[in-house]
Amino acid sequence: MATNPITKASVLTDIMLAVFRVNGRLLEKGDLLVAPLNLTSSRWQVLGAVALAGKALSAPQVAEAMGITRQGAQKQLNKLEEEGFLEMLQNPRHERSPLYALTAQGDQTISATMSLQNAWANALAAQLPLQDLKSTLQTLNGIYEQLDSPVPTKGAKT
Amino acid sequence: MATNPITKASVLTDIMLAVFRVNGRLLEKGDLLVAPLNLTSSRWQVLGAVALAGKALSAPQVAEAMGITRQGAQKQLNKLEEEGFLEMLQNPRHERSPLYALTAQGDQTISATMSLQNAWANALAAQLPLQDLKSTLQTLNGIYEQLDSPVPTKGAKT
DNA sequence: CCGCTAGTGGAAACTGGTTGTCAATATGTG
DNA sequence: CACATATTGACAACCAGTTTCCACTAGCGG
Repeated sequence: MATNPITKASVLTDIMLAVFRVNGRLLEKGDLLVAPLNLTSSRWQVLGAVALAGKALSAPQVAEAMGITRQGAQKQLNKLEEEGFLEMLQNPRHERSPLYALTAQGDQTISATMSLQNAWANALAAQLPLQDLKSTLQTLNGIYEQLDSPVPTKGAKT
Repeated sequence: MATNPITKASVLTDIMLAVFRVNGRLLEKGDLLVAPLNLTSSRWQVLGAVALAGKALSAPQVAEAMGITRQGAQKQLNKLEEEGFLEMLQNPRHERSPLYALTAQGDQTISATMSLQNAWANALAAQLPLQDLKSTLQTLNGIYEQLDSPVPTKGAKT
């Protein structure tokens, strides 16, 4: 540590750890944010996926949109339906596979989350320069892409 | 949306989503990385905490170091001990609370993870400019701090 | 029309984390 | 020393997600 060469790898490793911490904190704060609406972060995310689609979705479509498994999405959908945020519509394409649509309560709730989220993001972003945020977003996306395709030059050489 | 004002809040929201995605991918790839060593990402993290400390730790100390709850850490410690990566030492300070130390196998395994992690980070970071990585780390840490203290105008003491 | 395959939901077991409770051990204060 | 309080481990229930298996449905090719 005395001679401290700050390598790209070491900074990236620190970024990884920072991502873990920020991720955890984000979920934690997100839970608090929507708790008054009787939601959790994950239920919020499912509801948001349906709202964003602007139409009724089947369970596999929600899973696809969220990047989780079909069964994981199904669990949340079942609960959300039970609690009145979503309603099941007959699916003309598949009789055993209903479509999930926002109820009036669901619609109202998702609107509320949006204004909460907006206020939250504004408060958080206030202290941070726009340019930093932009470049961070870009770098994170770059990292994500690298993670997606980690073997560009398998046996190939320079 | 026609006139597209890129606000700080909107960029920050995108960063949040990026953090979620990167976090997921990181865990996924991390699992793959250490699977040959009979570890998972979380077990790796626990083992790493003990290794980093350089001495035997109690369960609450591990939890503290990892930022998870005492019980969560305990679960992993029990498994790690069962599988021979850690051994329990008598704690002179507390007779019911053992200290966990790396076994030879544990030490060997954590060394292996380090070289794997290093190679991985090097490969990932190769495509990314050092300056971008540095500023991203700094911004993420800034966001983390903002998340930690969302009410800066509160206690101006200490 | 029949049968095969792909898509779909449900249930169960598992991972990794949380909270809560309880009992036992440490610690500090009178 | 004695007692109140804080740590700690064990256990159980729960949340959020995964994988796996089973059964039913849709759709396509013979």
